[in-house]
Amino acid sequence: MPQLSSGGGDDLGANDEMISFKDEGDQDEKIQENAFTERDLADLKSSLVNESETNQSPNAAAVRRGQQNEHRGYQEKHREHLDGVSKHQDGGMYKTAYPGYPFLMLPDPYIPNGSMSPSSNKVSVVQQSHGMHPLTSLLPYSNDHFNPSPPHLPTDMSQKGVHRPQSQDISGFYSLPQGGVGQMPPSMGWQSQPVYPLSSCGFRQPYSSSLPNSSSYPRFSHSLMLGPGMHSTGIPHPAIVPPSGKQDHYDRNVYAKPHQEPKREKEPKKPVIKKPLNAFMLYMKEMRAKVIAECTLKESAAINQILGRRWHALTREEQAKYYELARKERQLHMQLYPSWSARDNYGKKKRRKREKQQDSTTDPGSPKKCRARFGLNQQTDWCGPCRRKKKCIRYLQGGWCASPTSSDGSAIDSPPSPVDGVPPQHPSLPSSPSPASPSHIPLHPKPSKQHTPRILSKPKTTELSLKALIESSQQHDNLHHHHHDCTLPKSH
DNA sequence: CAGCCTTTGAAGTTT
DNA sequence: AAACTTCAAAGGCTG
Repeated sequence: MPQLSSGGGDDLGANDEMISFKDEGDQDEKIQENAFTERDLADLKSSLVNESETNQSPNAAAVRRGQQNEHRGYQEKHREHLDGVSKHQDGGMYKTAYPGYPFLMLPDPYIPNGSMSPSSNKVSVVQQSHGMHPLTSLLPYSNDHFNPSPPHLPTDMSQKGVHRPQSQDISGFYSLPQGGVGQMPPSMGWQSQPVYPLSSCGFRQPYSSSLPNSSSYPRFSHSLMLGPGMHSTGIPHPAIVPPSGKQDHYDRNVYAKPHQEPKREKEPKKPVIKKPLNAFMLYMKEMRAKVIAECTLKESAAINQILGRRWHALTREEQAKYYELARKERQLHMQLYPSWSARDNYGKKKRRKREKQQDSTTDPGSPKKCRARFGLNQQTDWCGPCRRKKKCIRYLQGGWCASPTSSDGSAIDSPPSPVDGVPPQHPSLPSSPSPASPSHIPLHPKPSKQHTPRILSKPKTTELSLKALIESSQQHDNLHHHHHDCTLPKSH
């Protein structure tokens, strides 16, 4: 794995991540017996990024950026084209259900022996109706779609693309069956046993079972599957979703349900190309159902908290496979939508948070603002007792820089806390040491949205219900003597 | 019914 | 360049 040994020295700021990772108490043993070092994973992380960006011929990124100028127009065109295609190709094939192909085998040229580790490392990415996985979406791709190059792609796509053997067009790279999915062997078919079984993937079943009968899927009729989820090449892709709202809404209401003739016949909506999933998102997708089953939770917010903890509890190899998957996701996404930019989707979700933050006069803001507020020297003074110049840890906790110190070491009084003089606590930094899990306390918890100042005047009902759910989940766990980690960080 | 919650990571924008 | 913001998924919940 060239990335691991690249030694590029590019940490990509993984330090914070690694710190928090390292501080996961239940990781200690794993860390010791792990062949990877933290540095290794950091290198891997950075290399995963680097490869897709630097390894591609010079210009994948540049091309993408270069296209930004004309991007809007292009995208409009592109989407119009999609719409057109959709109209043309709407043979009614896709309308019943999303033509998802849940499993994809990922031979990995970047990993010794073609995999990150034994069988368990061969991750099959599952994508069901509400979000077919981009990689899985490759399954329906016939070679025609990529050879020599998709119509929408620059002819030199392969050159600007990933630095890989040229034979490594996507179909080859992902071991697509010759002749496309139409001739896909049963073993790779819908709901069939994936070639790369996941040792602990508990969600495949639920996801699969939740899918409509395979007979309703135009599994292999890719030429007829053009629609809102279709790429202009005719390649179905989960990243393309109609802009009619959330994807999940769309999936539930359109793809997942057998009857939407009326809706479907309405105005052809311009599909939205969604961001490729990152490693954690892939992990969540895979493990969600398992957590739901184990913890008898349904609320995603609670589940995500658990998953976040479990993510940190993963070994480096385990995480690495998701980073690798995510890297491939990005590569594929980039190949499919060379002109796409994450910016395209900016502003599509409205942010009330932004409004909240704007009127929050107690927000210490950036370390720079924080220092300014305390009259500290921007260059030489530390913001807060954390002694970090980059980011005040107290700010991360959502509070003020209590007792910031100036360069001469003198303490500076902090302004009043936003809420009753009590700065919000970082969930990972309990006010009193928890004897149960002191080692879980990260020295420098990774910045997280929840750490930003929040208006806590009154517990939200959602929080209450969340807590209730979590508690009931924990009770359930205790009751059944499960050893699943369904506990959540004590928050607020 | 849009948006929130909640997580991490990638990639965007702002300072 | 660092800091900050937005969006990916998910589904229950809220206003």
